Amino acid sequence: MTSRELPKAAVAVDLAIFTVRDERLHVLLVERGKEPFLGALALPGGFVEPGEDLRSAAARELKEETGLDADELYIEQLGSYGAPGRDPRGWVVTVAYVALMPNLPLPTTGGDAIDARWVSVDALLADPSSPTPTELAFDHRQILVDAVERVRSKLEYTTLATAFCPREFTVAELRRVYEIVWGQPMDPPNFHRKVTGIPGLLTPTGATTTRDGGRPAQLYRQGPANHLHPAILRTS
Amino acid sequence: MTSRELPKAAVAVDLAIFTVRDERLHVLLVERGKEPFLGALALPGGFVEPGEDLRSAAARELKEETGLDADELYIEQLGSYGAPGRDPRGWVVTVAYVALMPNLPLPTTGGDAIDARWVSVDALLADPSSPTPTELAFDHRQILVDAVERVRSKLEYTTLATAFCPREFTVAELRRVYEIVWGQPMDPPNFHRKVTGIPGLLTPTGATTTRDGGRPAQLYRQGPANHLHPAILRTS
DNA sequence: GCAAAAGTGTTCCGGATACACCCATGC
DNA sequence: GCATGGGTGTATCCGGAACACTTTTGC
Repeated sequence: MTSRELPKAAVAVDLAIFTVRDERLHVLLVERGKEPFLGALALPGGFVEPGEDLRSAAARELKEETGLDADELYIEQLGSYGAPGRDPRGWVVTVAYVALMPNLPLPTTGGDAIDARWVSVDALLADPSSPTPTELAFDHRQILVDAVERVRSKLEYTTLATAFCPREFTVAELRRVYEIVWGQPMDPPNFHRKVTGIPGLLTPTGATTTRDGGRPAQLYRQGPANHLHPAILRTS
Repeated sequence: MTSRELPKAAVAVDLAIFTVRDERLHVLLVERGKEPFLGALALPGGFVEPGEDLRSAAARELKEETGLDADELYIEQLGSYGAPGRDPRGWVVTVAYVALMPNLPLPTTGGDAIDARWVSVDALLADPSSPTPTELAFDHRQILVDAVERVRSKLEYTTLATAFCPREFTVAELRRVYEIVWGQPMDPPNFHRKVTGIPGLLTPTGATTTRDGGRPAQLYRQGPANHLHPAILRTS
């Protein structure tokens, strides 16, 4: 069998880039500038080039859409979506990636000026029977639902929550990430004891801050650990 | 943009089909009958047809290789692999799936007679510096490594271990699945108490068996639950 | 002083562990 | 009886949940 006999598909990557801002989990969406789904909101993404690794393609799209380098933030493969008819242009298989970043200004807003915006995940995924449910292009709603669940579950047993925090952060700021992503309050004293007791999660800087009011809080950086022992579990 | 302007790749599915037999975790491998990697062992798989869903393609390959229907066993997407050069025929992106099945005879051995065989995962993934490390075609060794880790971790918080068991099984047989997949012994009394206390995991049949010797053991079927509360955690 | 947020102490409880012990079969 | 594996009882330990309380700042 030679390769020219094989049926072939276009291969795309789509990115679900999350951040926490304004006390809500947000995802980065772009307004499509061309058909199909012209004008609709979509996950940023694009086609993979021949000779390009899937992850490299995701990193390239990330750079194009946000100006950020992939090695500056967390990125992982979510899964592939290839249902027939998911793209009216033909057979397109997309590989979805999840990326997490702190609440930074997006550098490209002054550069390539792609019309990318942060959208609240809660608002976006609220009941589809609402008066004006925001429609996403392609099957991006399903990808987003899967991506959100991936992020929520990964907070349980990995140090991923720190990817939402600035380089130096307090325990309370980390706690708010959990509360916002999971949509449930955490007991501050127990959370503090727990995360400061997980080896490798937090590296103390020695500095303190009062930016959140009240008694000065210790500032930490992300520690060397990638997994949580013990895990931080959702009660639900 | 029209679809004929897009660069295109062949899309394949590969299956890591696991079972537990002879006190070892085994994976189903086929001997390749054509180039590339003629004669080498590989995960069963094949190319996706246009208009075919990825999961359907995986189910079709499963049927072709084992004679089993996908709705008879557990199957889930593992991830996609698209590194340049991973297939010497050209640009091929593969979507890997993981499937789990009890230790059944493979129906096709009398039918299409594809040369599929069960291979011990431990032996296959043993140190690559061994005198005769079994080479797998393409990047199937990496896919297998990822698949094994997926299975191991999923046993912790899902009811997946029952997918390795026959339709009716004892608590001890379920325990042996955990011991074999994780490679660590479990305390029989505590394991028994734990799994019989997890709601929805086990449905008693009322029947007993002495097939494992000793006192008759209760026989169970898989219960309605998909997730374990509480989880069964590896100690390592 | 007062409010607010950080952080500590303490109690309670459920689940995990370790292991002694009993049960029901085949031989 | 004896061996074998199934299953129960029980004491202990550890981590999580709840919440009272102290600390340190801004105002």
